Amino acid sequence: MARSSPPTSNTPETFRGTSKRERILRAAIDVFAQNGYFNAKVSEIAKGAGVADGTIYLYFDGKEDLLITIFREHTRSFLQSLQTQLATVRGADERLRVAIRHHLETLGRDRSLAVVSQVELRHSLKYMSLFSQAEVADYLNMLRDIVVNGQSEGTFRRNLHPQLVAKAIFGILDEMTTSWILSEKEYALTDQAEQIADLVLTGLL
Amino acid sequence: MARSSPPTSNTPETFRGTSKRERILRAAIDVFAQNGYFNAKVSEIAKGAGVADGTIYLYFDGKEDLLITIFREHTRSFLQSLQTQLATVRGADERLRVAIRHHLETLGRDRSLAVVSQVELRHSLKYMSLFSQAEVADYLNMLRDIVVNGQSEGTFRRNLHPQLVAKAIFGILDEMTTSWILSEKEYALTDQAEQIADLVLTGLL
Amino acid sequence: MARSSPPTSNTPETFRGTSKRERILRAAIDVFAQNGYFNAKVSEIAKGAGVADGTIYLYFDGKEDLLITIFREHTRSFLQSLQTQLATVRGADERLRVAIRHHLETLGRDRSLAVVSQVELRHSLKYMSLFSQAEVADYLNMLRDIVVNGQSEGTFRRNLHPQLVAKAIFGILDEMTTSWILSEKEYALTDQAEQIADLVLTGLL
Amino acid sequence: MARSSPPTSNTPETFRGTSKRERILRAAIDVFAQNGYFNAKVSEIAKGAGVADGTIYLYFDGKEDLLITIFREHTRSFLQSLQTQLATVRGADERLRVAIRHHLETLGRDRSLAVVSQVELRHSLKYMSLFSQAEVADYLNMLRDIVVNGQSEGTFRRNLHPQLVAKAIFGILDEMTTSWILSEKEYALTDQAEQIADLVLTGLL
DNA sequence: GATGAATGAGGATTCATTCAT
DNA sequence: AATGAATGAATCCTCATTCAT
Repeated sequence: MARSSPPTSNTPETFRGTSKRERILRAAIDVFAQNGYFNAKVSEIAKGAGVADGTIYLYFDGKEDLLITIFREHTRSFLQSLQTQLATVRGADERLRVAIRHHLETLGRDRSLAVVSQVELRHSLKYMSLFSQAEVADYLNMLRDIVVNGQSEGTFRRNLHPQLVAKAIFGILDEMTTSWILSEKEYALTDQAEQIADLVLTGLL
Repeated sequence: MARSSPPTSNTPETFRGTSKRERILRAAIDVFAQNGYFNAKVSEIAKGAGVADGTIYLYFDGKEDLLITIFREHTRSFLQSLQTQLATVRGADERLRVAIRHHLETLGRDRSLAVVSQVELRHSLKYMSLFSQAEVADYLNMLRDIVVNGQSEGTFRRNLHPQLVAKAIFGILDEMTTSWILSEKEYALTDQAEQIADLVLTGLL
Repeated sequence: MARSSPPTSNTPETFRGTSKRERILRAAIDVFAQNGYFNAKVSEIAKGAGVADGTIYLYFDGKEDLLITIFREHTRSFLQSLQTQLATVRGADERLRVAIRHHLETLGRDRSLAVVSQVELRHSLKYMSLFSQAEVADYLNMLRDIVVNGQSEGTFRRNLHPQLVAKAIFGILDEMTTSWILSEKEYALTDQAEQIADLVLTGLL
Repeated sequence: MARSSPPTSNTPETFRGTSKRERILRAAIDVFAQNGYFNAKVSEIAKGAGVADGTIYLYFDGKEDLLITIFREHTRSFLQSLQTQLATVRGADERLRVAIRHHLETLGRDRSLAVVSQVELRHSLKYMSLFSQAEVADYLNMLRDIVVNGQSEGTFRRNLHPQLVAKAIFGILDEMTTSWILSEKEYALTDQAEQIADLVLTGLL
């Protein structure tokens, strides 16, 4: 059932330089962000991608598969680039700053994607479970590892539960992103990276 | 249009000791939590409340009104009890602890309600905007005021933006709640209150 | 089943001087005329009559019975007054003028009633059959008798089928009434009586 | 919004030699005539047309659009054929006979269509207004013009208001048609054409 | 007689998905 | 591979009617 991969085609269909599959995913992100997953019509996505309704089913298993694929692919690429960036940095506190910045930069770059990520992917318990068990867990583990390492190397206090700290950081970043999406003011999400890192590292006192 | 009030009736209908209106709301919370808002059937809610389908429309304007009402009433009561509790406490750090504890206790008490709050109420941008502008904004303001006061009285550092700190705290609590809902392990949400307060107040370093 | 008669009551309930039964019928005429039979709500009629919804069912068998009763009672009274008027007149042509005038006067006096008569009573074949077999048939017979008498007494030509002439006259009056209802101009329906009589009696040539 | 046109298809779908659109309209006429507009179920129409329920919505905007389309298309074609026939005839009286015959022939040919035309299209003031302002007005104008011409050429008396005569003729034809629909006897509607023309032209005297 | 809260049957419409071309 | 016409399941809500008070 779960397909989410292109039909064998070496004819790189182009439409502003992207493959049909890409165009469909992009259109899905935009339509989901615009109308919400449940109110999004497959035919709208097809129109946005410049393909026939039926064509979507050659590349994806259906509406739900679109949402899952969007999530999977973006999270995967997010985690990879995060890993790459972390590999170049020493020191738990600096690594934390990098992670924070990376989160805000990535989501702050594409509002529609952020909307899908912050809103649409969370429309049901089923979805949240699904995601929190896989990719999100990986992300939380990466954050937790930073904390664990910080504690080992003596940079961070040892009396905080690393898993809890990881969730806390994720929660902060998540809320900042959601708040940014909902804000009527235009501002760069990344600008908050330093204050957040400062708060997490030093605390209020 | 928005009704959300009972037909004039002073016959306190009972069914496990609650009015029809209460029973409908309770059933709605459970069904929304179980199936998600979009997949919840009004007829299921009616069955759960032990009333006819049409009866729901005597008390509410429709499915959407149920969701909105659940949110409104619970947030209102949440904010009131928070205010009451804060009134008895001096010291910004202690007030913060109270707020954190109150948040976790309230949501940790009723899993279905927490699911509705964490998941169903966020199923679309429209909803999130709606809510974040009203009651949620009030809540954030209360948190922010604690920070502002803490800074005035010298308890808290002055180089953190209070609004950002408020959002960060909300984000942490929010994530803890969501994580608790999704967890397969059984644990008391409140147990995390101290660690969270500790992190926020003292930081990682 | 078919009730359409008041519950035994000698307490002449008053509301602007009319009995509950009258008020309900009047409200029904107005609401039917305003919204059409199918879109008319029984609760609207009740409100218009100043009674509770359920009260209507003490006097009538239901929504349909209201419509039927309106028709029956008004047609009956119409036919009676027509008979009374005809009794005083001699000469087929003069009797015809009287009938024409009476039709236009009666309907031209109460627009809501006219709307119910011209529009709502004709919303289905079933209704039209029902009515055309009873009261409407009586009316057509009265018109036909005028023609027959006119032919017997030598006033009218004999080579026209009386039944057809009766229907034709009815058709003309009916169309004039409908046209009057739909007209945006304000004019007295009765004003057309002479022209109509002239046309029917003398013809176009 | 108002669609009433086929999805682009040049595959002339056949089912007893007619397109889907035609079959739907035909089924609608029959079902409306059988049960009345309000009691007609869209699913019945679909079944009658041999298509799925949803297919109707590819060709029409809904139940109401079906009724309107039936009216529009049949009236249009009626008016065109009338015009064609009138073009070949001289003399106001003869033209009038042609119009009368055409009206009765057209409706007398298809009982279901006549039922829809005489009954269902008149189920509410709104509809009657709608129709009486457009196509019906055109028809009345054609009849009026015949009268006006007859008066100009000296064939018809000048002391009758042409508009009133037009309405009267329409009323007669309308009533004859309704009466024919409701009649339990089988007879050809057209057979009454001569008597009607005779009455209108010569009058009763 | 009067009330009006409660009932629950009933149906138009949408839209994800299929499949013949 | 691509199309898009066709499908038909699925559900919210209305409102005539009932009946306990």
